[in-house]
Amino acid sequence: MHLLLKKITEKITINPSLESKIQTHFTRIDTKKSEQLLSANQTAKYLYYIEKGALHNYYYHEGKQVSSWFYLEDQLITSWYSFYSQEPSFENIECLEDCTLYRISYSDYQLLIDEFPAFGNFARLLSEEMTAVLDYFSKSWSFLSAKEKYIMLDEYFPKIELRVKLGYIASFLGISQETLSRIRAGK
Amino acid sequence: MHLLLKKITEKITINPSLESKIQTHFTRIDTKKSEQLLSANQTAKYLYYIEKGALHNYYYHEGKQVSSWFYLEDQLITSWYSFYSQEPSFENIECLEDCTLYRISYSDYQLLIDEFPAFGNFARLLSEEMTAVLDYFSKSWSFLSAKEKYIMLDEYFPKIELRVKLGYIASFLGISQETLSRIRAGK
DNA sequence: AAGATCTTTTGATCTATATCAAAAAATTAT
DNA sequence: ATAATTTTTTGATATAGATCAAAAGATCTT
Repeated sequence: MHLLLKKITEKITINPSLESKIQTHFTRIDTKKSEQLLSANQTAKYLYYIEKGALHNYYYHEGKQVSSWFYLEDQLITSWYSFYSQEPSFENIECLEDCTLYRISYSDYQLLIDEFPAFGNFARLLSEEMTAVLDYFSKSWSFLSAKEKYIMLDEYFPKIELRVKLGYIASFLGISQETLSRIRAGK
Repeated sequence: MHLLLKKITEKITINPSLESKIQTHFTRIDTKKSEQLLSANQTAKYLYYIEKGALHNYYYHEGKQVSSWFYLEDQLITSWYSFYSQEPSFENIECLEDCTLYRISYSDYQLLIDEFPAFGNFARLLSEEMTAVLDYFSKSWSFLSAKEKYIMLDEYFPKIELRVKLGYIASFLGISQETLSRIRAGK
């Protein structure tokens, strides 16, 4: 919980009353590798803070799993489209390792926003940051070759190759597993 | 100005005092086709509301212009990455037609957010909507063929083919102009 | 209206990466 | 440890879409 509070105070100042409400509304959950936190067609009910572990969201394309993003320690994860719009998600959220998470429900999130302008600012800054990341990412990656994408990977997800299997990374990069294998072999 | 106020009241309730501040801080500008509102390496100072006209943001890749998004009537446009982070932009903003715009500066935007919680909510909902659009878009487009992308275009930018030249659309879709020409000819 | 310039189309060829198939290596279970 | 399963690598072949070049069609300019 301490790390989550620290994460929030990077963006806003928290008074004691808000701090205690955050402690009430975020609840800790411990998960095992390959546990699924959200399935496609469900509406994302929770926003999660990752204290420990790694997760990804993925969807199916022609029967195959495609990783759409990886999330590591000290990050917030949900299906952004679904959480913000409260429409059914097109993607799944899955733990890639055993995780320690803190989650808040959509309704409690709205409650904190209504009650604490500072928390509203946190929520705004969080989605502004997400917009900026997605904006920058989608534009800077679209013209890269398979090899260039692989080289860029570490800037977004440090050491991810050591934590998740090749097929997930290849699907994230939008290339086949065989091509990624050949790139790694330097061919 | 009436249409801008209507746009904002889709998301929040405006009291008279906020209304008058919005009228003060958004200023009308009329631009000509091919006028440039932002250049790469500048930091985005303004957020624009489009009352009339069409714009795009674009960047250069290997010497060629690449459109990264199109914006039409009743939408808000800026370089999201740059406006939110106040870091230099990697893209340009250009008018594709003569436009009627209303713009607010970054500092006035922050001022309205600080002074009016309702406006803070507007700003939050706007970036949540941008996050949702970018999230959904980047995932749903990445595995489409050139032809499928062209078919999807109209859902995002109705009738855009009638308003901007082929090369811009091809660059947005990430395909060559020749390929798009062949797709249109049904080959 | 004629010429100049810009935009789109068509044809021929090339290439990065996909796909299919099978071997090798690594991991997990008994 | 050995077998079973999963993951990664390697080889051979196919293909969507790129690139290059030039013709055709539009749109501006004087």
